[in-house]
Amino acid sequence: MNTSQVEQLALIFKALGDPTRLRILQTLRCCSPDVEIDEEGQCRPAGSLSVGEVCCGLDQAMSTVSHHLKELRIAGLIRTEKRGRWIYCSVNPEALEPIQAFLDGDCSPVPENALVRETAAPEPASTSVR
Amino acid sequence: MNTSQVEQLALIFKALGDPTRLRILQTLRCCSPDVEIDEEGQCRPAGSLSVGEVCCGLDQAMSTVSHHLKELRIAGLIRTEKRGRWIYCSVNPEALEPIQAFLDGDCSPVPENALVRETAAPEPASTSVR
DNA sequence: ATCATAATTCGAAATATGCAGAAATATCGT
DNA sequence: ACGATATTTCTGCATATTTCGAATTATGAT
Repeated sequence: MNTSQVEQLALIFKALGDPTRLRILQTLRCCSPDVEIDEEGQCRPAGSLSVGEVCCGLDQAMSTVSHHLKELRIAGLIRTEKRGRWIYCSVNPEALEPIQAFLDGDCSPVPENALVRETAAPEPASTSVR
Repeated sequence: MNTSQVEQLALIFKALGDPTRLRILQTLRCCSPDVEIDEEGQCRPAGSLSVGEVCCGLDQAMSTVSHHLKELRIAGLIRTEKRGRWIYCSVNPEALEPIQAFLDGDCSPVPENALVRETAAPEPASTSVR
């Protein structure tokens, strides 16, 4: 992982590193209707909730929820689509791929300037990855 | 996921949500020798690096690295073991399990007070999870 | 006992974050 | 055009975070 990849991944993790945002995501994943037309004939993207719907599942001001949704959008974790007066949010499943790659142990080129020390401390054994 | 589970997960994500900490983890995962004895006869836990070794792979003050290691330790992402003058750090693979569970879509009981609204906005279709 | 080294803790400065209320913007229905 | 509704943006404030250097603690070597 090069520097910008690390920073990109850190951004995703940071977006997930807040209980409110995590709850928003869970709400979107678990409470979104998977049909496009509800009983009032309203049309919405499949698997999405409006900002207000997300909001009423959480005890927080709408301005706060809106702020967190923006963070999630910037991190690429959700997508939004405006339909008339409502903005519908849905999870972007692709955004979780870098996390999976990280979990699966992406041990490529190694960070900045690896392990090169001039003084002190025992050198790691020569079998180390470098 | 109940409230405390969400908060626990958020803590882990928050710990991962910093480029420096991510680099530390990658250093530990990729640069730790897997043998216990190095060429100088020094003994260390398998798959570990001393704080100084971690530090010299990153352009940051040791006090900073120490601080981040503490955060990672609190989040359960790494373990540390003191041997003489050195403290050896290694990744705790179990800590990543909750993340995997999250990725695999743990859609249990749903957050706080789900989707119960009194006014406004189209109700989600009746097929929704509730 | 003294010294050098490894690491943590402390203190301070700069910056970022979470939150909510008020104002602004956009859209729909009448 | 007007009022109601959905959402964002702005503003202010309290709190948290990142970072470093200096002081401190712990250990091993001489």
